[in-house]
Amino acid sequence: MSELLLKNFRRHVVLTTQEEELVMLHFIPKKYRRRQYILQEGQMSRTENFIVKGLTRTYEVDESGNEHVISFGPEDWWVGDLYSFLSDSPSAVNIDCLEDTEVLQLSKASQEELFAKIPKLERFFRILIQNAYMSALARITSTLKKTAGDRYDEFVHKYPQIHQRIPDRQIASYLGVTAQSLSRIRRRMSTKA
Amino acid sequence: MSELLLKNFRRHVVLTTQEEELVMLHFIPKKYRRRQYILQEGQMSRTENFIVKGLTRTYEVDESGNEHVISFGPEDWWVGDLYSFLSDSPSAVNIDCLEDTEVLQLSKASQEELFAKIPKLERFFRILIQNAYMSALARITSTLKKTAGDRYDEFVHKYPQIHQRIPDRQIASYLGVTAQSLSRIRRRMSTKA
DNA sequence: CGAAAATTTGACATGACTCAACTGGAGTGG
DNA sequence: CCACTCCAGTTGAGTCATGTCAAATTTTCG
Repeated sequence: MSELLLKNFRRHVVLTTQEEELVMLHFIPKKYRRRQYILQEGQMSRTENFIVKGLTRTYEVDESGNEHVISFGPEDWWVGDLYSFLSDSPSAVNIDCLEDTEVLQLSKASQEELFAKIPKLERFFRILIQNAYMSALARITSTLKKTAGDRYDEFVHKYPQIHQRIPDRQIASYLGVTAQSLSRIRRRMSTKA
Repeated sequence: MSELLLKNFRRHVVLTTQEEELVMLHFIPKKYRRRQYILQEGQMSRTENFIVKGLTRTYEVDESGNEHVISFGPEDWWVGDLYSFLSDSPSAVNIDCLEDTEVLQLSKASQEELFAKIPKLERFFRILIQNAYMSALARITSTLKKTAGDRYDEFVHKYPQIHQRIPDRQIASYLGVTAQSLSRIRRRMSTKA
């Protein structure tokens, strides 16, 4: 369980055994069922959430009521609404579970306490945001440069294990096209490629 | 000149006069002409660039040779290719100037020296990236939720001073549509709104 | 001024969306 | 085991928006 989280930390920072124990004390394990919300629009995002098991989906709803998937969160990923978390303002996003999901939650107070006691953790979270930022930029340029079909391919090859667990309609939403369009795109690609 | 940079720092961090002087010593002023490149695809991005005056444009070129604008950089903004800067790999982006532009450049070595001498600067750059990340996320959701016309409106209202200085064809590229489409969108909007 | 770039417009093809119906599989309850 | 429902996925037909190619016009820049 918690070993996965420690491994995640060790990617960017070296912690002593005592420090690791202190870190773990601040994370609260929580279980969610398939279809259950971790965060709903209008709520405050008061925790950073590390996914131990399962799969989440972060999405927003537009004026017409259509859902738009912002990201997926499989095991070993961090999910949450950073904007709401940092600014203490109500979130505009929903996070729900595509599978039964287990998370480890870190509250803001805990995070600040950990920063005070183990300063190198600030570095860890900085790198986390840095990587998230570069992913976001890569997604923007991918949207500008590539067709929906190419981006579907990209998604499948980038997350080979995960895409099988996500219904195509959710991937379509993530790519910014309708499920019907993606279905037709897939058919065209399977005949040509 | 440098006062603008200090003001930029003061938004997120408090520096003593001595610290401010030390910081300024590490920034190298540089001037570029309109149409001149600050960074070209394939080069290493070895500096963080603070724009003192002028306007830059960061873009990538796809396989068909089409340019796709990733971002604009007016006065008081930071531009560069973070990925190349951090990973010491050749950049995929081009940065050129839409106007004669003056920048203050911070090399990686200088940045690290400053981090060592003034640790709170790490905090400053973390916040910079945090904000950039949230902007990138906002752009992604905007692309998913809104039409090109709405995003044009959004752009114009978000950057009222700047959009007048940017040719519409560049804004079209930033929005992910052709210049012709944006022209038609604008016409439709001016008659309806 | 003269050249280059930006914008607009037209005509046409293409691609995506919408609405709707149908298929097939997973899960449920009798 | 079967009938039923629910949901994801597919397919069809029609509509609309956008891209492409091309040309005319206006603006900007050297």
